[in-house]
Amino acid sequence: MAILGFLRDFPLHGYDLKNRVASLAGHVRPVADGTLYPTIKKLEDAQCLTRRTAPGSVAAPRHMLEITQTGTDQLRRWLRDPEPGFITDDNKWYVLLAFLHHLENPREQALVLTRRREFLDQPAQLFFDANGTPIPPEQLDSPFRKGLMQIHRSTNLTEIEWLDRQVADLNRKAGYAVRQRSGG
Amino acid sequence: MAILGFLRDFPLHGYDLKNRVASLAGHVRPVADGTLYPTIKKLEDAQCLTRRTAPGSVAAPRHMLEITQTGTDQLRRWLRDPEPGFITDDNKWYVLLAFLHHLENPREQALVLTRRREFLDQPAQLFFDANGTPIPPEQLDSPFRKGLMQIHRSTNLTEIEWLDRQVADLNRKAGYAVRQRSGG
DNA sequence: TCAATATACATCGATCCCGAGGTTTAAAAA
DNA sequence: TTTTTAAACCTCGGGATCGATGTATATTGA
Repeated sequence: MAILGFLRDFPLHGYDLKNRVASLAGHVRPVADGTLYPTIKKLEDAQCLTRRTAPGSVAAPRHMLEITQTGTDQLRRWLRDPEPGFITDDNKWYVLLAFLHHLENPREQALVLTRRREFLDQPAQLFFDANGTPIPPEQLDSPFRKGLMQIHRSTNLTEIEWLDRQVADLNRKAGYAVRQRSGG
Repeated sequence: MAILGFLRDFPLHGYDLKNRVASLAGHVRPVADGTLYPTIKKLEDAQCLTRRTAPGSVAAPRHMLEITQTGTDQLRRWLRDPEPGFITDDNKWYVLLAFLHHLENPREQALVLTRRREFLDQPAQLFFDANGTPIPPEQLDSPFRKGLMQIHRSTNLTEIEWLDRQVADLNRKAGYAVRQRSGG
């Protein structure tokens, strides 16, 4: 998703792509060569991108990659109907968010944000005693577990507030677009 | 790490472990059977845990798992000197944090928190233009990328504050322990 | 009585991903 | 001039993980 998402902005070569993905997921981990290049090849085989060789600006020749219509469609499908992991895994979610603007319909964007919003609404029960009863944060012995739950709650609230503002914005935009189309 | 970490609290059977790991990493993804059971077997082969069959409370018999001294040592090694991914990947970091109290030396705990603190100090450059120049958040076109960077900054600050408080606490504790031992 | 459900464990093939190694090219440094 | 460094790409082996599938057992409910 990140490959097609970045290529949607402008054509890039593999090495550049690698650095951008690593920076985006920077606080996660860089992507390995052994992951990136086979994935590029797979996307090429699937006609999601085209490749043309260009002289390297400083060294070896590079393969400039360009997204195709098929690739754009694929990207939009991934964004419009993301797999569960992209909603529930913070790392994946942030990657999705970085390219959500490529889904051009504000109503569709709002739908994705709403899925995340609903997920964040679920109360987080992280730790349980020997009987399986959830332990509330203030009863935890470990200060690290306490902090973990505090941080989790606080960052969730921050994101929820942002999500609500965005969804409201997008709905206004979608409503406005409808009124425009229907001549209102 | 999560398996041994949970078993360090009290003995558990595989099914229970599965649910606890899924809840801990709840906002990430549940662990698959095909991952959990082979891992348990590997840990058993490595003498990190022992297994004894007990009648199932409601259904099929269960294998109660208990951590061994070898397992405890292994867990502590992982916690004391975590692989880079455990510092830089939020998901992994939170798992580590959930078990850091099993590293009983406050000085060692503080060292791990400091590694995370140093990592969070690095300024996050997430997006670049076609030339490779970093784009500041206020110049981003996509509201989603803007929000991404805002949320990232805000949650980082929250965690940094907490880390600083903890490290200060732990250092006081460590200092106190030294004074105790030296009869001061 | 029979099916459905939840508990509890296990295996297997496919796939994902990493990391190590290796190649080519051009610029910079020695 | 030779070596080193950095850009740029690629492959291969192996380990981690998933998802599908299968087994056994006890409870619930139709």
